[in-house]
Amino acid sequence: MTTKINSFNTFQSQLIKEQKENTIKALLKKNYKSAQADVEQIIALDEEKKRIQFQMDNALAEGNKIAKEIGELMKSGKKEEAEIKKTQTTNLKLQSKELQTSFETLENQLFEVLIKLPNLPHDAVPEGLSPEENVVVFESGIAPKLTENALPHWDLIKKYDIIDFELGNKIAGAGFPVYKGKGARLQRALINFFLDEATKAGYTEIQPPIFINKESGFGTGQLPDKDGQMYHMTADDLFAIPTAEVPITNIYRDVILKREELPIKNVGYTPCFRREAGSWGAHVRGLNRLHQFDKVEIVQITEPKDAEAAHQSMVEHIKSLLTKLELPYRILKLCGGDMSFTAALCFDFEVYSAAQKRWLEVSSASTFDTFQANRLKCRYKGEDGKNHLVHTLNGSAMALPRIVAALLENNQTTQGIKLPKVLVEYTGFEMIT
RNA sequence: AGAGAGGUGGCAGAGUGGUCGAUUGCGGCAGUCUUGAAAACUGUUGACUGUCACAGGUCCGGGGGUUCGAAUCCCUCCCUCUCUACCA
Repeated sequence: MTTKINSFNTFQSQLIKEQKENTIKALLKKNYKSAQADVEQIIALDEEKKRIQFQMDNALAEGNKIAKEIGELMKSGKKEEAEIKKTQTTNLKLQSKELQTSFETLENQLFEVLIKLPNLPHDAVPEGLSPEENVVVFESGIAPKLTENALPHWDLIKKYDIIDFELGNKIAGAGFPVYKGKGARLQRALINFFLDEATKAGYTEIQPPIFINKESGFGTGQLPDKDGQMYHMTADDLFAIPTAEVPITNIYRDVILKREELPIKNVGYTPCFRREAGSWGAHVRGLNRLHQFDKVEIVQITEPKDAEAAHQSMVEHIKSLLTKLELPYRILKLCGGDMSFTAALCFDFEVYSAAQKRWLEVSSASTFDTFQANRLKCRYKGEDGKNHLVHTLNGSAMALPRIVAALLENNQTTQGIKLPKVLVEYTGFEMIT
């Protein structure tokens, strides 16, 4: 881990040093309060680290030189001279050991500060601290007019007996629903539909592990930031994934890609697990928030110059899915304060769930610039023959539960729930009755 | 889970205390030859750090130790393979 921390430190501090004022401004935009102080500290620590490193390297170089000389003396049989040389090293060893200790201390201190910094938002990211300040950039579809006795999805699932929360509660706990009959079939249909659409769009299907180790959690930025949000299996020190982004992106941890391999486009279906500690209340009834849910995730890895276009193509892909599902939706550009720790620019997709009369987030498509790549140490060999960090991106395409909620609520009729055409070939039925 | 073997550069595979960051082969890149390709031949080819650039430093699964000096010896953790046991 030493060299890993080291290069992480170097890259980050260099960037911060070169763009000091911009960095502070960007951090503040993301509501990172101690931006000024932290940036100052990083620069100071980095300089001190370099100073110590210079001394340490010199001491080590001297030691290497003497060791080499001793070797030569031994070879030529000059034992006594060699013995004398040996005594010269005692002090040097102490010295370099001390320097190494302070070097490592500095390195760790620097790491501790750097690791707390969120990704820097793009210029295009709106200022703002709360969800109210997100900007609606696109709207599509019209909310259906429901009859007065229209039911929210948590009643519909009982009426048609397709999702059972009590049963899940018995087996696991709250937030672990059991899907039954046509409910289960609908899940499978949606997963297959989403996977097929992504495949058609050029994504390669991946089935990753759904448990990850610490290194992977660090690589995509869930650790140490979101420690408490993941289920942790202490016996084996593994975490249940909160999203397929983690294992699928970590495929490329410690990898140097060839330019021809880019862009990489992967898609994977996995269940996702989130503890959602302390975030329960009336607004998260039914399928609105769960501990376990299904999601199909798309991930791209690109050269920096292609990232923006890739981001746009992901947005278009997600739009097409919602259109095919005939759901009214809108796209929000998240403001600095509402973006995740790791994102540089993020669009949220929300569908309108007509009985709840609420917008529900069903997808978010983010670009991370080099933030994840730096942690992952994922690089590519550029035209200049040098290694550069890649850009990573991902988006949900899509998360199922809220899609299901909206489908159920918006499409309820007196005869039952009528599914959108595109799903019929996957479900084998048109109506949930 | 028990027993054994092993983890070295993109891959294969040497090296068991001293100019080893590492022989060699394959692959990759550049060139010669060729109408072109193949073959053959020649050269080149790890990462991180550091510097204006050199120099220098670190890395042979991770961590620690012995030594003037470790890929090589010791301790420890992790992982892989084979056999046995168990089992979707």
